[in-house]
Amino acid sequence: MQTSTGLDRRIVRTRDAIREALIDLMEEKGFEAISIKDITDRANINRGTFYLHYHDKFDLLDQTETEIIEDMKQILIREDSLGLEEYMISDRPHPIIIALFEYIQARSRMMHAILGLKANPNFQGRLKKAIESNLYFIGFAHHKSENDLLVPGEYLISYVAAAHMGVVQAWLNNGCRETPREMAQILSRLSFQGPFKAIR
Amino acid sequence: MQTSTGLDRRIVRTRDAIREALIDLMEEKGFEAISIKDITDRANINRGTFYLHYHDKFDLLDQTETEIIEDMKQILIREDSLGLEEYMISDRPHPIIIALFEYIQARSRMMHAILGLKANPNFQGRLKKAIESNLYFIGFAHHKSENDLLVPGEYLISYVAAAHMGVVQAWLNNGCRETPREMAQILSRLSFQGPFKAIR
DNA sequence: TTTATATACGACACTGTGTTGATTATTTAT
DNA sequence: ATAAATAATCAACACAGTGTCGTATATAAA
Repeated sequence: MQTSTGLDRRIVRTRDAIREALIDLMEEKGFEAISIKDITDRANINRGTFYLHYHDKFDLLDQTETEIIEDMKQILIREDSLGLEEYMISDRPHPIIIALFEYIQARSRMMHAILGLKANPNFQGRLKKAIESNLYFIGFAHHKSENDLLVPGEYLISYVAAAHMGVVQAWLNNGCRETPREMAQILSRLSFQGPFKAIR
Repeated sequence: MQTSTGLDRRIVRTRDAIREALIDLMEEKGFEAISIKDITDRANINRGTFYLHYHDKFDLLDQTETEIIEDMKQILIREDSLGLEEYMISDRPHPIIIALFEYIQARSRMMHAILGLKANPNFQGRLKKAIESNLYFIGFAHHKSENDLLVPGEYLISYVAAAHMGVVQAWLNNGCRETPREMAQILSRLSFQGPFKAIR
């Protein structure tokens, strides 16, 4: 029956190999150009074996993405957040943002493949949604009525969510040269003080 | 006799039909799921005819994207721009931004298809690059040395470019309810005053 | 009209897909 | 160590989509 770890080791090995192959190939030729045979050749498994684990390549990508999103949600919960005003006044970056950058750095190859120009835009949309709902959660434009806002809350949220994702993408493209703390610092300053204020 | 366009009318009709079909299908099932037969069925042309105009569906998308990018560059040139400081002080949106929103609205179906979640991420990257190089051009983080900046100029640019694209996407998802001027106003406030300042 | 050429049509070889049944290899549990 | 369970392999299948022909037809431009 099942072992204490839950999964047959053959399954773990195969899925790991498939995932690694997917990352490689996404960086090389982009998701759309990948065939199942590409994946199974690279992973050194039989083509039919792929279908024992995933319905098609979209299913594979989807499961991979879901795991990442879930990981990130865990980070948001673990670091018991908030204290937004403190961090707004001080020039210190928020620990949650640091933790997220650390997570991204630890899986930078995967994140670059999945967020980059050759990726499937699906994940970008899912991640942006996750960021947006978190911004709502911490009350970013929530407890204020629309009248108190200089712009519609909806666009405020979209602006910040997209901006943060853009900075993450730029960081990944640069090979993650800055530390997670430095990146969190950069994001904090840009959002708290405003991009144009960041010039002088 | 009317050769002002230089193109046989059959060619124009066919390419228009192909392009319309592409937009329809991208909204329906996403670029990746589209087959040539899907396009030619929808466009009511023979499948072979497609290959008289485009090498494959990527070529079709690429040409379409290029035209849009070129159009936008023309707008950036036409409106002889700048006067950045004026608009920074006053609460008036910049005419270039208004013109760009007007262009997007006039082709909202196409833009939504090409910028949306089911699109190919390629265009998003190209447009972001165009925005970035324009930000460099207007001296957004250019004539200042890195020491004068609160954050690396590179990330400042990425932040603003991605943020603006995110707002455009949100606007398209909402069906372009706000006017181009209103949207330009929103973007100006968010970038000049900073997203967090936009709360109170 | 005449001429040029864009499009339609059917056929071709080719690649990739998703599935199946039988066989082999490996892991887990006893 | 051994038996039972099951994951992986392999070959084969029908099917869909691709890109490219040659030839015939339709339509635009002169």
